[in-house]
Amino acid sequence: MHTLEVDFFNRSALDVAPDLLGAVLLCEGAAGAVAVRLTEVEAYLGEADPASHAYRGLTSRNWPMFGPPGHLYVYLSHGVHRCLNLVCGPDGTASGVLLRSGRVIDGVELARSRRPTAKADSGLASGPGNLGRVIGIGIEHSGAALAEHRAGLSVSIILPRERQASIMSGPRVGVSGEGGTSAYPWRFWVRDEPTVSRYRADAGRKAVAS
DNA sequence: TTAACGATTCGCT
DNA sequence: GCGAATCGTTAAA
Repeated sequence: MHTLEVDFFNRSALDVAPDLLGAVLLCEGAAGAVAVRLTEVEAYLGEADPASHAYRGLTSRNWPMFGPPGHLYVYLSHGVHRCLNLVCGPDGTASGVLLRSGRVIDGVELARSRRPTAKADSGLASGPGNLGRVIGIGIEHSGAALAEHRAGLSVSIILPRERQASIMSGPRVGVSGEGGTSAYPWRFWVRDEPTVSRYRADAGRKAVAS
């Protein structure tokens, strides 16, 4: 990992999240490489954020979030879906950005083989569980650094030159309780991108240009 | 040791 | 649009 990337992630997740849109996630493994251009992300602010996994402090699952920026935090949702976060902020704080969706721009064939039920290519990496699946990530990669080779896979990122046009923001998805569903507009996505997840439709969701 | 709950997905209506 | 599947993680007993 380069110092440029460490600096990029050593900020508030709220600043990092929109800047990540347009970045390319490059995942290289024995089976081949898959590249995904990010189109949808969510910020989680750690111990101060009721919706964050880090809200109740350090556990055996969320420990990477408390570590240095630019590392991976992978968790299992509903026991099966592997979701990838990029840790933000200085070592000791627990914020991060959940990578929710992206467009597969390289390695489409490999991605399709990992998602045989996907219909359109735009849906290959739509939704955090699906994104984790097409890049072949697993729980064993939680805690690894960007560009670190681990368990036959390395995940690196190519940062965008400039901020994407047409960034939208709105409530986070699937989070409940106080600070949950509609409390904060900490979900960011690229407008008019078909790869952005729909999750129970966008009904009633307020979108704001960002 | 046990019970409850998801930072979700997919299929069916 | 709705509801079930599904199992690791967490917190409580």
